[in-house]
Amino acid sequence: MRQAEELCEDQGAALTPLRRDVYELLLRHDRPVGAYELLDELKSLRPKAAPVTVYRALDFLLDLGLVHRVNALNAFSACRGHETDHRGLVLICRSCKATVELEDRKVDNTIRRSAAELGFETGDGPVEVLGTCAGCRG
Amino acid sequence: MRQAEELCEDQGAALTPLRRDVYELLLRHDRPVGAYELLDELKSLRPKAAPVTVYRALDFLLDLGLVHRVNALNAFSACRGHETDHRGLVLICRSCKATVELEDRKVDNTIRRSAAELGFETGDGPVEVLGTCAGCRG
DNA sequence: CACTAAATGTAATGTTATTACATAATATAT
DNA sequence: ATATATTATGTAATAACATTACATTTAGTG
Repeated sequence: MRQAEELCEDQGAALTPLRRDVYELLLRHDRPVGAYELLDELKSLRPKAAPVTVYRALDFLLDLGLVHRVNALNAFSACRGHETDHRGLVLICRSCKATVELEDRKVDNTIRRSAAELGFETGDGPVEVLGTCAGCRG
Repeated sequence: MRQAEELCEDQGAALTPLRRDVYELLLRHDRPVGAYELLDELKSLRPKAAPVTVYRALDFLLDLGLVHRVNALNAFSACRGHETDHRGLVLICRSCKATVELEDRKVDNTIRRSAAELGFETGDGPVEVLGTCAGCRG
């Protein structure tokens, strides 16, 4: 949270109470959370909240890199660990939906180099890899 | 198409006219296509088609690996190139939605090894990487 | 042919995300 | 300090993506 505030300060971005609420809700989970699930939680704080309320707050947080969108799950997770760099992998368990973030220069560079050979410039944000976690394999 | 038929034969899977239609529609595009866009096209061949018609055909084709689901676009693309192995990368242009498939052992192995260190077993299907293609950067 | 399993038809509904426009709050310039 | 512009939020409706449930048809098997 502290870091988020500083980041907003630096960028001249307004971390309003609403946006802060959404971010804090997200921080309470250690897995990606769907927008409508987040909306349900937000409603207990702000009865007026509507889908667009959540999506707008998420867009703001995504732009800052405080939150990742996990395409494979249509869900969102607070970014952990690497506050300055979001270029690792995120491993997603197909079964339990848990995710692990992994910042690994080697993997990342390998991917980016291969992409570059085909003229692609890869953006920010981690690469999503679907798999099965240790727990769910047992 | 030839290859698809053989694959179905081998697996004892029934490539029915409907499934064939869907697959052929997909082959006409060189980019991922949404299910409802596909549905519109399918309707000109089969007026009775409904959303579930398309989704069922896609599920069948996905199981066989003839088609990939591109999570980042909520869309589907016919698999090109590596008919026996689907473990490369798919690069997706955020701007024009074009995709390029890239089978690269090195990248793939690097990703899988890193995942394995965290207890993750990665499944089939390519890893999606979002970026910007050469054309859209110009 | 009778039976079973697989595929498709049909309708409804669930889930995720966006658009459009109104209102309120905040920042900026005068 | 006040008017103006910009940014944020409220409110309603709808669009886009996907699944469930159940009926019917078609294809495979004894």
